[in-house]
Amino acid sequence: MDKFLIKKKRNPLGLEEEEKNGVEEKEAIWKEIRAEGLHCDYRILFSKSEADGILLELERDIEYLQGDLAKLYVFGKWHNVPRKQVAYGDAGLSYTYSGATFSPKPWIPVLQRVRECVQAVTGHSFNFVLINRYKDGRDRMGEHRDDERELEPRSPIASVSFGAGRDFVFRHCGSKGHSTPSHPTPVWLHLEHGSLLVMRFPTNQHWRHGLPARRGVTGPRVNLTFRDVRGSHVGP
DNA sequence: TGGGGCGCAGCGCG
DNA sequence: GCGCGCTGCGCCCC
Repeated sequence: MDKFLIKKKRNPLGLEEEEKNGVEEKEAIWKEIRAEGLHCDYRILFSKSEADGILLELERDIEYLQGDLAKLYVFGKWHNVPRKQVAYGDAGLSYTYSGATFSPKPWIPVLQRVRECVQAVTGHSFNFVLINRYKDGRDRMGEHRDDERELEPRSPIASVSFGAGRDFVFRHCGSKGHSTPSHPTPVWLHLEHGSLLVMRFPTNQHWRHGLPARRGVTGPRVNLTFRDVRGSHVGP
């Protein structure tokens, strides 16, 4: 499935005019992001007006976790996460990290629509979406790897962004603490309003990713990361 | 013009 | 997947 995509290079300036609904495979404009063990693809998925509309719906309809459910256990301490989070997905699934377990809320129309677009352009199915809302440039996410034990083996993760553009970094796991010339340098991206980033196997095995603070960013960003979570225990 | 101060950002650590 | 502290750098102002 990793070879599903038809990749075409084009002038990004013509993108909004050429794409009617953002899901035409033949119109796809993918930017390939490659390094040692890093395999990602990036594109604009929604035009500005489409993305504006989706962001409004997300801001209106998404209900984020509050109180203890929004805390995280890291290095022996509980912290409030520096952003808002919630998960939606198929009934019976769950996803855990750093002491926080996400039981998904049922799908709502706006998330179903975005999921269908993502599935159409990637050729992969997703049963779960983790939503992070960064109210401004002070909200952030530290660098981490996603726990692939809870994901379908070798399945990609699709990250869709709405609102303020933010920098995003991949850093090779071996590059912390014991940097040597052989360790790959960090890979920086800018995730734009209406964009899709597909993180493919084996990226998550050797690279951490994070969203650093950016003081100059004043607007909110809502990010949807679609995953295929293992559901072997699902059922009545 | 340049030096110092300040704020932001990168990175290591627990 | 956090927060803190150290450090370096770039920008701004006098």
